[in-house]
Amino acid sequence: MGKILENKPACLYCNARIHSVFNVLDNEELEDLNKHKTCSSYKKGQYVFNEQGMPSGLFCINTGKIKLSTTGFDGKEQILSLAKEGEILGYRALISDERYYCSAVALEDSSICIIDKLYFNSTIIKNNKLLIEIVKKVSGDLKLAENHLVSLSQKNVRERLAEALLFIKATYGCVEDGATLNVTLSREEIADYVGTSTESAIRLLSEFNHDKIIELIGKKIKILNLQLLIKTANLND
Amino acid sequence: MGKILENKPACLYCNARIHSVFNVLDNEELEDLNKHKTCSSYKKGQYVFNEQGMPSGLFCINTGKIKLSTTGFDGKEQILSLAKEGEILGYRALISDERYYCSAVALEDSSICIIDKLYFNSTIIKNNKLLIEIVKKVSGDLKLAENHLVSLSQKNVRERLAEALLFIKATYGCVEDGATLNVTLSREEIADYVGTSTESAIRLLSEFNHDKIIELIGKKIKILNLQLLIKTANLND
DNA sequence: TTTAAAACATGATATTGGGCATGTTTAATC
DNA sequence: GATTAAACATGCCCAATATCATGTTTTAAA
Repeated sequence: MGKILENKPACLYCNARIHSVFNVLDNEELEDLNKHKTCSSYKKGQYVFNEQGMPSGLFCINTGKIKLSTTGFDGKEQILSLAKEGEILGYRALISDERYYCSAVALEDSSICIIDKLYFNSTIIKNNKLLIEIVKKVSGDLKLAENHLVSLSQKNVRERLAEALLFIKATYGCVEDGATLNVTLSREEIADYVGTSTESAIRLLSEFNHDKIIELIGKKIKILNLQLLIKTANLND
Repeated sequence: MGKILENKPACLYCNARIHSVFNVLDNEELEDLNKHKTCSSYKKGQYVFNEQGMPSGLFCINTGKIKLSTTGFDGKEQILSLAKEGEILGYRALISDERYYCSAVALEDSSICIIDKLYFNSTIIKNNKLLIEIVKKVSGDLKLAENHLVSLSQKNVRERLAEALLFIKATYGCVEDGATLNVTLSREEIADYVGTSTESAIRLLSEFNHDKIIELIGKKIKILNLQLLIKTANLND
């Protein structure tokens, strides 16, 4: 469990809201939403929820970065998706009243709002505009999953790794230099997204480094040649 | 385009409805839905819609079987999902007003209802109960896609092929003998779901045949030893 | 019925990438 | 600061599987 914050951020003034499903709510609805939530902080590495658990509420990332993963076969982890500020988590399990479909772990210290389950089931679910946004959100997630699936099925590890770096850049962006990825992931985590062994991920990152496609600065990854990275990823659309 | 049927089946008396999202509608709503649809027949191999196209309506399978696939890299096909009677198709593109996310092709002669786009956007989308069913439907599809993704990422071809046969059985069931899969897929189509080469799919199906796990009767596949097939698939949940 | 074209089958070969081993660097803990 | 553990790095080997080649069977078309 995260540590509950005394001064929770107000939905009405939340910066993350603009890119979230809650952007369709009016001020009155936002005030109401605000009344039915708490906000907790999570340390890097901490679980927000676990795929064994039943949903207790709707999570919405206020600040921070979360990885969504599932435990596959022989306990091997598969990273399914990366989430950022404004994104809602755990809504599928909540709506279907099932166990979480995956686990959510903080990639850095994060603060996350938890919207009351009863409020969700009695009010949010009745709001048509919001529900349409949720359908769009799931649809988008499904499209991403399908793209990921096709890559895993048809591309080699080198292409998938390049694609993963582009995905990370697209999700979390870069720091001020406009080239260094704005997140710290271990080689193992990258491998768990790419669907390869940690050794292969390390090996290929080294190769990209030698080929001047990227520069490895400790755990930070700087994209030196974006065009070449895109070419290496062999994207077709 | 499919051939429009003169006597379209009535939603109110549709057998497929029980397992569809439309089961939450009352009789009046069903009558209304019925007024805003047409029904067309599609021959085996015919496209229902193509991933290049913009959505013209909401498809709902009345009878028949449909494969949902996407063209990956170097034109290689990836089968994403298999759909049966009662399932709706093309709803994501419709809601997000984007091109279809995948292509739909008839696996056998099928009849499919097409619900008017305007009616969908003006009426269906306003029906909260129905919208919740749609969220559940997308969530379920996403869960299936994620499971498929993890298998592609972590399992070997033999395990994935066994899993594919179990998936086909779970989707379309068996004929009267309770063992022969109730659909005809080419080896290439199976390979395109499993994410392997056609040769490997053929080879492994032959192996399963020799090992008495299945029996190959022309294009029909009969499951002889379900327990062994489940074991071969190496399922963990 | 003949012919052509798919689909299926199987062997031989090449390649990718996983797994192991071993060493080095970085980070965490006392 | 010393000690330990985790993460990173790289070489070697081998199994899994893709690709190529060739032949057979089935299906579709003329």
